Amino acid sequence: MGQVREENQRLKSMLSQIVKAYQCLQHQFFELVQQEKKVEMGPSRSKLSLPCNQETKEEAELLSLTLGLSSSRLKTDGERINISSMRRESTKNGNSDSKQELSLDSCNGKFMSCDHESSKDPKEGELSRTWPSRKLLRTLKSDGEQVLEQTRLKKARVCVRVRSDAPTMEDGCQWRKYGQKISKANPCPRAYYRCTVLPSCPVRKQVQRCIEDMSVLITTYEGNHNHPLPISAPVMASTTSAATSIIQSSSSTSQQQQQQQQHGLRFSASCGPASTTSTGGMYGLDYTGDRNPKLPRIYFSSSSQISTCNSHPTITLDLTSSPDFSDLDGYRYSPCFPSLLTAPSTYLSFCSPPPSSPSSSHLDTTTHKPSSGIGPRVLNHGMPPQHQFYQPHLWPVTKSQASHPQSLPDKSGAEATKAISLNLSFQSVLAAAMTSFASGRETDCLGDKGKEGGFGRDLKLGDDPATPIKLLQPSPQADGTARVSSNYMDKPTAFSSREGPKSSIWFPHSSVALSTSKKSARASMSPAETKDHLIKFLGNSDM
DNA sequence: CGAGTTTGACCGGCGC
DNA sequence: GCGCCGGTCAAACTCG
Repeated sequence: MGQVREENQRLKSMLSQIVKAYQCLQHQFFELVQQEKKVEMGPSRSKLSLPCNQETKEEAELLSLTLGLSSSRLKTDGERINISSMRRESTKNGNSDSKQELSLDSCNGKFMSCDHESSKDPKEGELSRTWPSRKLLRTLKSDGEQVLEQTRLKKARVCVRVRSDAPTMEDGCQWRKYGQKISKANPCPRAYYRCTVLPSCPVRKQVQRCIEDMSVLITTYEGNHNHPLPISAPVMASTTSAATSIIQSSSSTSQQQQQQQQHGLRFSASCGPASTTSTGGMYGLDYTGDRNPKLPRIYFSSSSQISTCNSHPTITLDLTSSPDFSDLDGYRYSPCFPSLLTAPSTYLSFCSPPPSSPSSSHLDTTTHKPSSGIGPRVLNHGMPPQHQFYQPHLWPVTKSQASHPQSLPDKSGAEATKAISLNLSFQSVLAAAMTSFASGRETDCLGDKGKEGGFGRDLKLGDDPATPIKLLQPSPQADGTARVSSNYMDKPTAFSSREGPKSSIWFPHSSVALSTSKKSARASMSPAETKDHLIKFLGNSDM
C-alpha cells in the first residue's frame, strides 16, 4: 500500500508538471496566434463576429482556417483553397492542428479509412484480410484492452431507414450477401451483406424491412471500410465512422458529462449495456429552434429501448418521414415521428423531437437565424452531375411557393424524402456533422482538451447570439456560382444555380471518413465547426 | 465456370 | 447448465 501511495504521489506530481507545461505552452500558443492575427487581420476578418472571450477567439480563428470561412482564405475568383497554405497554418498553430493535416490528407484523395481493425495491428490486418473466423478472432482476445476496444468499436452501427421498394439501398458500395435470417421480432427476413470492394473490408450491413411499415427499408452498417470508396459511397462510410466515434466517446466520464450538461447538452451515460429502457438522452444539435424553422434539427438520441442494441450502439438515420413539404422547405419535418419511439440507441432524425421525449435537450441556437430561408433545391448543390439522382425539377419550389408552402402537393413530400435519402450532399453534411460531433465529444473525453475546444466552446459560440448570425453570412463568389467541394470531388465544382443569390459552400467533410481511429477522430471538426458547417451550408443555400 | 445467392448448420453471447 | 437467438459459415444451388 505504501508503495502504491508513493507511486500515486509520484504520478500526481508528474501530472501537475505536465499540466503546468501544457498551460505554459498554451499561453505561448495563444500569444503567437494573437500576434499572427494582428498581422493578418484584414477587413474580411470582421465578417466573423468573434466572441469576446479570448479562448473562443482562438477557436474562431481555427474555424476559419478549417472551414474556409475567412474570405482571406477563399479566393474570390473561385480558386480552390490552397491546401498547402492551410497546412502551413496548421503547422503554425501547434499540435492540435495536426488534426487538420490529417483531414486534409484525406482531402487529397488519400481516402483511406483509419479502421481500427486494420490500422491498429498488422497482425490483425492480416487476419482480417482473409475474413478471419471467429475462432481466430477469439485467439486474439488475449490481447486484452486493445481487443476490447476493437470489439466495442466493431459494434458501432449506423442504421439507415429509407422508404424504398428496392431490396437494398444503393449506397455505392459492392456487397455480397452471406446470410439471411428471420429474426424473432421481425418476420421479414434479415439479409446479411459484406463489402466486397476489398476482401479484407470488415464492413457489413444488414437489410431488413420494417415490421411496422413494410415500405421502409432498414439498412444497418457496421464497421469501417479499409479501402478507397467508390465515388458515391463515402456518405455511409462517414456515418459509420461517426457512429464509431460516438461509441468511442460514450466512455466519457461523469465529470465530463456534468460539464456538458452544464453547457446545456445532455448525454446518456453510455450506449452500453446498462440501459434497456428509454433514457431519453439526446445528442442534440438543434440548429432550428422554434423560432427558427429554417434549419434542420438533428438529434442524436441515445435512448435505448431495444436491449439487444445495447451491445450494438446504433445511430439511426431516419429518412423515412413523409414530411410536409412546407416544412421541408425549411427542413423542418412533421413534428411527430413514431418510429423514434422504437429507435434504438442513437437516433438521427430530421424532424422535431417527439413530444414524448421530454428529456431531450439540444444545443439551443434558437436565436441564430439564417440570413434567409432555404429551399429544397439546395439538396442538389454539392452533387456532381453523376450523383444527381433527383434532378432539380423534382424540387419545384420557388420563392413564392416557399412562402405559400401549402400549395405544394403531398406527393412532393415523398419525393423530397426520397431525394433526401438519395442526396449525397445533404447526407454528407449530416455525416460530417455526426462525425465531427462525435469526435468533438471524443476530444472532450480526451482530457484537458475538452476544456479548451470541446463542447464548452461550442456552446459558448452557440450561446452567444451575436456570433452565428455573422457566421451565417454567405460568402459570395465573385463569379456568382455556388462552389462546392466534398470528399468525392477532388476539385470544387461550380454549379450554376437556376435562380437566386449565389453562395459559397465549402465542405471540408473529407475528414469524416477518418474518424474511426482516435487519431483521425481528433482530425474531425469540433462541435463548433460542425455547427458552423451546417449553419453555413444551410445559410448559404438560400436560393 | 465463376460469381453471387440460398439455406441449414453451427457458434457464441446472454438471460434464466 | 440450458435454451434461445442473432450472426456467421459453407455447401449446394442458381444465374449469366
